[in-house]
Amino acid sequence: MKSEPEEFSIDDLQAMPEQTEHWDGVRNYQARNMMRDQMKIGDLVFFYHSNCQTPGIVGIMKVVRESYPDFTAFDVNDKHYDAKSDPDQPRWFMVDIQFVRKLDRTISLTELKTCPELETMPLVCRGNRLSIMPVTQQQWDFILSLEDKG
DNA sequence: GCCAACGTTGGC
DNA sequence: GCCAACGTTGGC
Repeated sequence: MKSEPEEFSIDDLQAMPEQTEHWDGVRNYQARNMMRDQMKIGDLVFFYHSNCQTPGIVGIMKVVRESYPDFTAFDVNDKHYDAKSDPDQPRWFMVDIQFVRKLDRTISLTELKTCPELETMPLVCRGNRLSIMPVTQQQWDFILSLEDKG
């Protein structure tokens, strides 16, 4: 899952009560579907910092609540307000995630792009803008194996 | 700040 | 349903 650290970083997550926060503001159907249909309690997730000095994977978190309506879409004063999302027929959903740990180092996008093992990951594919994407078990294990290198 | 890539909107 | 215009994302 991607977030701009200036908006919400891994440190912000760690500082939350219970180290838990809802992942609001997703306004992309593919990403929504991922949260709504795939993400289950206990699933582990990489936290990716985007649009910053060193974009890359910075930590691990886990799903602690499965999808429910993203209430920020109903709030006209919220940055992520969407008039087309009705409380009776919500268009957008979110999950709650909890901090697990920070990686010992940031595994940068630049580094990820050099790994043949990861070339099928949406993240490193040209022009990808998905803010939430699946990671296979193999990719997960490989990425974690990078943590102790470099 | 630039701009390529992509999603969404809306006229037809 | 097509597609041009427009807005957003996000790496660089």
